[in-house]
Amino acid sequence: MSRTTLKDIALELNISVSTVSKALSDSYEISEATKKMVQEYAKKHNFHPNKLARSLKIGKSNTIGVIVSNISNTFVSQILDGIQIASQQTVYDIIFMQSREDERIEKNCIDVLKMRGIDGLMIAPVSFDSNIEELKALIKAKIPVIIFDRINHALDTFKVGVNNFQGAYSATQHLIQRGKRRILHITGKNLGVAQERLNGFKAALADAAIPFDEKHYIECSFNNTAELDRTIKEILTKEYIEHKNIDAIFGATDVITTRTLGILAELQIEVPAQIAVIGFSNTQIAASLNPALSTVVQPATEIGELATKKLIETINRTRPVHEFETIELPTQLIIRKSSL
Amino acid sequence: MSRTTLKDIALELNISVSTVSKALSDSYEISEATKKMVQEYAKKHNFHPNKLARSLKIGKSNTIGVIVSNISNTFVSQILDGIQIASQQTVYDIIFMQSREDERIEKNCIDVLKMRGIDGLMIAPVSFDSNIEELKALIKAKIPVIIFDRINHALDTFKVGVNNFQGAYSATQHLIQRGKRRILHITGKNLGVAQERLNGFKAALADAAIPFDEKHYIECSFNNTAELDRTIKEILTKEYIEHKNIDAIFGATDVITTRTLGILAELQIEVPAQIAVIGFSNTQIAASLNPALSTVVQPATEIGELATKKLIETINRTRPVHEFETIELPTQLIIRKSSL
DNA sequence: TTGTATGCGTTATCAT
DNA sequence: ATGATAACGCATACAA
Repeated sequence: MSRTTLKDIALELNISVSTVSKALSDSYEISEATKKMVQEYAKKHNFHPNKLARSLKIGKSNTIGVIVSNISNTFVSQILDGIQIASQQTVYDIIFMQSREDERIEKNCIDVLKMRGIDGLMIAPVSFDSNIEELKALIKAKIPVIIFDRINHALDTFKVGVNNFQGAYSATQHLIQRGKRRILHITGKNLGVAQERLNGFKAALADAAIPFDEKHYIECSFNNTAELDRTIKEILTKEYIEHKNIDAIFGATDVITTRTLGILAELQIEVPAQIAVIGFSNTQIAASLNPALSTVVQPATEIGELATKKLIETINRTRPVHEFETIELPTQLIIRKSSL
Repeated sequence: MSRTTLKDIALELNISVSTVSKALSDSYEISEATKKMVQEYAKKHNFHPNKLARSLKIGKSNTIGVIVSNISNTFVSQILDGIQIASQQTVYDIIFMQSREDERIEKNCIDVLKMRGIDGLMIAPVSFDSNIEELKALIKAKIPVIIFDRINHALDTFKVGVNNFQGAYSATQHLIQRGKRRILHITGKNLGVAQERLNGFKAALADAAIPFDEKHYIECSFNNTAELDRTIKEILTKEYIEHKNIDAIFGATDVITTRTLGILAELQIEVPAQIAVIGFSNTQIAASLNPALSTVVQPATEIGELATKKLIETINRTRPVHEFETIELPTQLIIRKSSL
């Protein structure tokens, strides 16, 4: 047995398809008696309108596309949570796709979503200008696009993310206040947010009259765990074990910071006694680490919710928008044992 | 400007819609010259067929629905990764939804997916009989359903998960081999896989002639972190600090085990010197914990890939299947410092 | 080799 | 208050 359609109901009740359709949408044209009959029959037979046909007809899919780099990242999945929470209050439902940090896959995601007739797109782009032409084309085709998280993207549109400068600044400032002056900043290669975090790091040093030392800044490829581990071990061995030239570490991402903690434990370097650690991180495990990890927490759920609201607002606007806003939410500094 | 359609192309090139359609699908009926012309035009104008219209016409959406409890769980997101990897080799694309451990939301997910005309469904059900009638109805409507992870569900269909008994058995056995005899098993309330893990735990004890002690078994509500923390603290205080009646802990889930480690650190109980710890866990952070956490790892990606392959196989089968298989993949025991 | 006509399930316009 | 008809974009049986 296949799925129930309007036609099935019409045939069964000896009325026309259009009457059924109108009855189900509670039209004023239909008598109460007919409405009741149809609605009851539909409920009883577990009728659900075919969204494909409906969308095709009305030229609107009530669907929002979301493209993220990778779901299996705590921060990302928290954002998705926020997106779902926000969309649940609306008629829209969500299709997610993963770009896996690859521009070509990202392009494919955009194409698939276009074919599905999404009414709007939310994207955390792979790089600062990835697929910019495709995104422009979408906007031109009246499909609004919102950028979230990676808000350094070149497209001129609504953007929602965090204030990376401020987050990095306050983390660094905290370490300085704890008396640290030889702070190592470990960040990711090709990480969109890296520049702003580095700027915040440098600004905090400058404000404390601590000169910035090239030796205290290192970029790692953070997709490749083995390489990441090797790079971190190398610099710790050289700069700490040989030269005692590090008294604190500020990690730029979740992965970097937690790996750093693991490696410090392996090298039997005591945290925070020998080296204090703080990182950008959204993992709920931070509090379970030993020592509990101090972190800069990003309001991930809020980013998702806000971006969704903005997008739906834009979709529902009758006239196109030409002035866009970039919202940078504040981060929160949570001090735990690793930096005390 | 709206999206390009077959009609637009036909009008522009002064040929019929069906010629365009056939040319784009590389039909043998169409001359090479026309094909070339049409395909080039389509590429140049960035034409993408409307998936809604196409699905409506051919009665097949090339879409698979996936329902999980919650994406922001490492294990779940790894499964989703596997699903995506497997689907990328095929024409199918994926729509995920979250049930958030709520049967009513789960029902809604099923409805939405039905409306979208999915060709098949993969689900990790909320409980052992949740929405079983809806799932049966789907199968009756020739939409195959595959259960993954929570394979204790009552529906008679293909199931892919892990061998929880064996995983728990080998974790417990390992602790016993390390000389532990007062092993506390902490598990989750309403956790589908809990029973099998408890059975494995008991069997390993029995095989070592260690009597099972009710005091060494505790269920926690693992959605509520505060309550979880309190429960764990309570039992540790009573059974360990007061009675020294624990020398190892076997945690049944990711959250439980990592929280337990955090609490042990807080209570200044040394791991593994005073209490050894091992857990079911898929977090990549396990190795970064201090001490590095021994874990039973579930082949999450493989579960996703296998379930997807099985589903697509079932979709493509011409005749309905009536004999179903439950695949229980083996888990892997990774010993790290926390249990040595 | 190309074109015409029809229908997928819906909604909407226009009769009746 | 109800029904007949057209159209959304596509694929396909059939006609030319």
